[in-house]
Amino acid sequence: MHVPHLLQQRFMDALGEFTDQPEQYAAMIRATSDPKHGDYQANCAMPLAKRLDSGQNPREVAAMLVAKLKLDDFCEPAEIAGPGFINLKLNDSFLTDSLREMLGDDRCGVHQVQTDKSIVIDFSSPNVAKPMHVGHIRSTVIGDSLARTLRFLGYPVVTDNHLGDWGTQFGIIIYGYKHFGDPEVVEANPVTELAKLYRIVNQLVEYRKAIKSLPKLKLGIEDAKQSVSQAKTDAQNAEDKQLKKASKAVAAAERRLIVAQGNLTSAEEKIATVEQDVDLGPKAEEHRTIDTDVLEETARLHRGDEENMSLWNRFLPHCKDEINRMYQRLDVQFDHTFGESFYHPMLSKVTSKLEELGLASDSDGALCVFLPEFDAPMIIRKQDGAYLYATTDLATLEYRFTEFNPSEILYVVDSRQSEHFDKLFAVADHFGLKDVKLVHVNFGTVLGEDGRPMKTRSGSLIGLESLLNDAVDRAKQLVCNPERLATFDPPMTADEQENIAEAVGIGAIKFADLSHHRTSDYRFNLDKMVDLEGNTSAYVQYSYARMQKILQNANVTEEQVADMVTKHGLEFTHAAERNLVLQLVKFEEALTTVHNDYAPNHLVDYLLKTAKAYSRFNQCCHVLKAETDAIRSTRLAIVVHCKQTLGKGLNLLGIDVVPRM
RNA sequence: GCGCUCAUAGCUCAGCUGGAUAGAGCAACGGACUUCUAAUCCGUAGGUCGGAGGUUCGAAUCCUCCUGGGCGUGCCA
Repeated sequence: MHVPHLLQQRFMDALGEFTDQPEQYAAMIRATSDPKHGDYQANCAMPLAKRLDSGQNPREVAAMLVAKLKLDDFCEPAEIAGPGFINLKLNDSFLTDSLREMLGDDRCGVHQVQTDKSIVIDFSSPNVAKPMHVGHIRSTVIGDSLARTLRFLGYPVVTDNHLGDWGTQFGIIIYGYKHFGDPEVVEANPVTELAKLYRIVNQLVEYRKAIKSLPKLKLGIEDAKQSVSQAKTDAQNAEDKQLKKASKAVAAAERRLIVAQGNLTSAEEKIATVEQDVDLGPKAEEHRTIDTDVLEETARLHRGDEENMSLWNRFLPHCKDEINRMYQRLDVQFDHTFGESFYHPMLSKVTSKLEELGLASDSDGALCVFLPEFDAPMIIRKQDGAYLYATTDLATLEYRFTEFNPSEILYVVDSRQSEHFDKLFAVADHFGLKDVKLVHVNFGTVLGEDGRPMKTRSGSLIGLESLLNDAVDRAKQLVCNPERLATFDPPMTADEQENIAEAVGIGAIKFADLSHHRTSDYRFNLDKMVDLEGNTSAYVQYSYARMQKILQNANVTEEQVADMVTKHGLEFTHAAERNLVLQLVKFEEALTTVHNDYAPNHLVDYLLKTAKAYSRFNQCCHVLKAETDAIRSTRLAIVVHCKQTLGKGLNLLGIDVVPRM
């Protein structure tokens, strides 16, 4: 059920006489912003009047158009308002018919797209062997939601977790295993032990990097200090007009100084932490070239070194186990988890093909693709012969193109990589990979409450698992407090409580993330997310539970409700009923908008609006005490279908519902 | 330096290919519980949409410039 499409078809028929581009004008149909203007509005009369150049004003054009329109089978007579808006209101009978049709439909009235072409979605893509952190939330949650939504719309969706399983982090683990590892301990408890080795070596590498960066950081501070004093001198000499500008420059310079000092402090802290540690201190002393040695272990792996390959083969499954635990908890699945290593054998073919095509050329010993629209080239082979992620991405792209017959390939990746994708897509174009829509579904950064990228006090990224635990704990505190629990009959078991806390806690994090437009940065505030009031998942989940309870109290099955509707009919007796049904009819619109913008926040918005419309309905339209059978069955039908829609909508966001809370 | 991106209510954020009086939540204030769970609902107050021009019948939305953030910028991913 997509009312704008329905209206557009009718407008197309009527517009034929006025223009040879009826699609363009028919597309100008919107839901109204204010119910007093009806349900939908067509805004095409104004631009059309201008285009016709016949001297008629927009209202006259609107009137002529309305005269041609055939809408009386599902709309009230159209009204012309303001400068030439055509306001449309759906018949009540159309809405009740729609409700009847959608009742008990597990597609909630949403059309199924018919296509053989797939949509490939590349998302999550963490580096294995590193613990997952807050930065992985967005790609995982947005990608999963898009996959669920597009699949529900009917597209064959192929999800691929492009794991970082071939990079430096394996050099780190291999180095750690060789120098600090105890084979027996690792064998007994691989997941935690490998994570421990990663942490130790990574800390030592960071330590070396910090030491090396000190001179530069100190220099940076001197520079910053100089700019501050320069700016201050300028400010003193400035005329009145320039004074404001000059004092701003002082403030800016001072901010830069603070940042530079912060960088130095954190480097010094890193160094001090290692040196003061009884275990790490001596290790740091012993492994003075660890930063380059780690890279050498990685290079050895890439060259096919037997020992490193066998270690890699041994470690990889354990690393995957670790991240799979997280996916299980988040309820995220992938069709494929090829990972970078899968493409390793194809890389030399990619580079030679690019050379043959004359796209790649040597520059300072590196193989580069120069693109006219970019300053910097895309480097596909380093001086030392190693390949880069650009090379892997090209191989991946070619593989997906030939293997999956895609109409679209979506990359759910951080905005910071947009230049990389711009280049990648440009090269793909030259490479002959046309007829596929390549989209960088970029997203912003998760910020802490201070507006800075979210970090722990020590400067490291916050672990994903602890974040989830915190959210679930908080959800449990709020949802399962003794005062509330006392009101439930039968009482909640410990299992049920755990279940609810998990659904509400994890749901809160996903919902909060998805509620922001993906391209914006947002501030992570656990208290607000898990709060039971406001625009939260709990609000929607709670609405669902309330509906469930009504059906339980009514003691009817959904099939019985359908029978009641057949027997007693449907009739609206309250504005809240009509509003809610109208809102429910718009489900497909919300989903297609998600597809058009690759932005799940439209679905979130839809669910909040729907839950709100339900709360209003719930306030003034008592179901069980309804005066007549017709009213009662209408309201029961609304409850059944609203429950179905909210449940489905949350499911498409990857969020669970619970029968009561 | 160059490139990308952002700036909307006290706070956190929406605002769909330009459309009617710019919305929601939180916070503030005032109401509504003999309840199908008040984890709710209704109302009030709160905005020169960073600034200045331009295009248009019409601009938060498109273009230019300015201011101020964030990010990226040849061998990491």
